[in-house]
Amino acid sequence: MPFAETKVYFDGSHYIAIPHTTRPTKRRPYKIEETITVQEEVKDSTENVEPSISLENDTEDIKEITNLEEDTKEKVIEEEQPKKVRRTTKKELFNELYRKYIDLKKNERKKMIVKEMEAYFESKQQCIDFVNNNFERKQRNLICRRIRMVRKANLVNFNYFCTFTYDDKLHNEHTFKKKLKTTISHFAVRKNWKYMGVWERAPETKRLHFHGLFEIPENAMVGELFENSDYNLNTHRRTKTIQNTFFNKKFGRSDFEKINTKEDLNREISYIIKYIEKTEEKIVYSKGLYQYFISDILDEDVVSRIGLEDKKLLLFDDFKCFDEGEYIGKVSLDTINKMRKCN
DNA sequence: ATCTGACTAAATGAGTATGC
DNA sequence: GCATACTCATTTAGTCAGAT
Repeated sequence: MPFAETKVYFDGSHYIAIPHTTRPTKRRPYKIEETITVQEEVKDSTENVEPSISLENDTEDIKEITNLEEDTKEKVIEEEQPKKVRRTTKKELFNELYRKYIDLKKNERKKMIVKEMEAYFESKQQCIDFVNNNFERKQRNLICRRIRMVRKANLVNFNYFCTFTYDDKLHNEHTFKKKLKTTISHFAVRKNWKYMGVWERAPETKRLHFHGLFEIPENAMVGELFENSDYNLNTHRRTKTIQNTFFNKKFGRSDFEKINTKEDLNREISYIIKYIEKTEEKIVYSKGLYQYFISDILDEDVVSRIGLEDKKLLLFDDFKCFDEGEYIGKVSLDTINKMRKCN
């Protein structure tokens, strides 16, 4: 077999195989982060309540940190002020500030972070370098997440774009999030649903909801879908939506929009990408989403060599899939389902 | 049904190399 | 100087068994 056990992904229009390689260079061990001591303005009881989403406390937090900044200089390294002080690392502090100033333009954001972190460095230049490096790190990480998400999305067959939110009579934000998470992850295991999505807040109401792409296999739907005619307050029009009895009953409100075309899907994918880029929220993935499937590839199925140093193989649209030399079939979603997967 | 804690799969993060 | 892609390390978060 010319190319055994390649990793194959779909870029939206072509299949691309990556023959196995090993890393030529040695890795350096991760460096251990030096801890620093940060002065904390009194108690921060809000922090434990909802750690993942805390956009609305911004103004308060800014105040806290600016207070902190005035008198940090003398206690950069050693602490001993039981309550008001916490130990952290420069990187963690950077991450907090990076999130805090998420709405600023890049340069403004850098400036503010440098301003607030300068005290922990020997010179301003060192701080600037640190901040620049960490911006690069954040950017790289974001790109990684984006690529992974697109590859995963391209290897499944999403058929619904769903939105779930809750009724106050049934849930609070916390129970809603928790329950929905377990519900859909159960469906992933028990009914083979696949999904990827994000937690968001409606801009006006701040109400938490979940937006996601779902692959719901035939006969694996729960409840009943029904058409609902609604008056939309934003557009001042009656809009028809498809809702689901199971989710409505359990959470309050659901919306099942059928994905019919590739364009629909691409629009939704780029929506989610934009959203994670803007907010740094994480993507919620179901189990069973992979970036690659593993197949042996024949010479005759390779169109050309592409990518960095021509390491990747561009494949014909109907190339043949082999698992450990055993022919599985020409590529199709069906065939892919039978192949081994990896990330 | 819900919790707890050990286990582990999968996601994110990091380091490096390269391209445009 | 930013964007991309690859591999591998670390962290996070599902999962499952057992107890209540």
